[in-house]
Amino acid sequence: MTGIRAAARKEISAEIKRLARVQIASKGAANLSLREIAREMQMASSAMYRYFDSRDQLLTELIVENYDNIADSVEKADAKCARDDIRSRWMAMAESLRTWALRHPSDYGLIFGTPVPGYAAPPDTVDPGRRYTNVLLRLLVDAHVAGYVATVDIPPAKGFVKEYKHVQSNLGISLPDEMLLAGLAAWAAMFGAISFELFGHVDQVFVNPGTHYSALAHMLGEQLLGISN
Amino acid sequence: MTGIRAAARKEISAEIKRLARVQIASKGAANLSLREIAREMQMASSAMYRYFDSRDQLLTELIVENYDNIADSVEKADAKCARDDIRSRWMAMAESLRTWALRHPSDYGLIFGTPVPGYAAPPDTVDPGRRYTNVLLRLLVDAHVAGYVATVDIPPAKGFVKEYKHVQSNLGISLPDEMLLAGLAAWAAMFGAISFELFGHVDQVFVNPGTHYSALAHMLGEQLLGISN
DNA sequence: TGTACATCAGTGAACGCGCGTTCACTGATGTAC
DNA sequence: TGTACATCAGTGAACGCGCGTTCACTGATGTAC
Repeated sequence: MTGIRAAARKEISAEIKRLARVQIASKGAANLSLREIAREMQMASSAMYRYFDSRDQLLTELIVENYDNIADSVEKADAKCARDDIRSRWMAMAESLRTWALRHPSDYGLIFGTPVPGYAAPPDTVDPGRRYTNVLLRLLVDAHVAGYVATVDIPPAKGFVKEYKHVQSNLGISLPDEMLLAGLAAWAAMFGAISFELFGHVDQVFVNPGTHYSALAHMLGEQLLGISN
Repeated sequence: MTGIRAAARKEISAEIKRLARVQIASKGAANLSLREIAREMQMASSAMYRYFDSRDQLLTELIVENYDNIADSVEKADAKCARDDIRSRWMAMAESLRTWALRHPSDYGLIFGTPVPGYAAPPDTVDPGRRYTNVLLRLLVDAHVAGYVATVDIPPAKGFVKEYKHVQSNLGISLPDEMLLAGLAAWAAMFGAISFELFGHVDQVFVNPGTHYSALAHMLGEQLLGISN
């Protein structure tokens, strides 16, 4: 039976991470302290090194988990809708983003706020960091295939077409420039709105930020799916 | 002559702030250290307290300066355009935001990133924090007065009209809901795009983020100023 | 099933650092008469 | 213009903390025969 140790290991790792999240929420990722976690767990500080190679590795694992959690949340919201009901899928995705962020504000901050100083995100964080964007990309592709055309203006700028060819190949998709621009704009608007709200920049502006956010999401959806053939 | 001391005071204060910015850029605001600044200036750490009451007060002054700087930059860009050339003003403002952010990435991070843990922004930071938004608000009002109508969809939601009445009174302006929604959406999209770029979330997406950003700004402007009477 | 050995969790001391802030003090600059 | 006094910049020691990481070690769990 290898179970007892393995189970204990999992439990203790989880508890370390839990306490780390509490600490990050109250004092910020930059002040995450292994010694303080150890103190709270009534263990020697050196014991932490049986579970994580270093403070940075703990941070990395938390970041990866956060990316996974937000992706799970967005995917679940999307999956609840009929595949061909693009508008509902859009709204579900938009709302799930904000809901997740409000429920886990410091987790959101850890991945979308100022990068932790001196911490270089290792390559392990890149793939999980893509998962949540794939939900949007799939939605855009489905919308395009279903005949929707985004109602936005393509700029007359020189480099634009070329740049957007790069973007498509980088993202591994093929879409009309209008749809791509509208999608990226909507993406930026939602995260911008959520960051403003979470980081306290609109406290004196909105009474119910959620009402504004829903209106924003609705508007972005209409713009994305404006014309359907 | 009271000049010598006063001049020295100004110079030394400025040098402290300069070194503080360098430190924040390399190690993050959370790790800003008065002792390290003192070391670099070859002074006793206690001497810092002749210039700033505390570490937090230094941070506050930096934040206020950043808000002032970004406001100066945006106001200057706006002022270069003919008052009635709303489209140019919009583009100038949009570009100046990103330009400032790219030139002062850590200054941007200090005000728009994750709030510094344990640091409660004092009321002094509220007014300077409003100045840069006023440039946008003035632009929206001018556009409305000039007869522009934003081409966005107002949502059918219940609370929306009421919420937007609050927003107008909070911001001290009077605008059609379409214009307000389009303006807030554009604002969120620009800061979202800039944060994504600065915080490293689109490194694998764009080749020239500036090309995308300009296209985005153009599109947002068209949406904001879509119909003119 | 029982024993010998290897693996692993956890300890506690140590290394070599760091920090913000206070306080009594010195000596130079500035001010009032 | 010269002197007496007040203001202020800067010092250095101290208080009371904090940190990540390493290392040799103990004792329990797990594994192979």
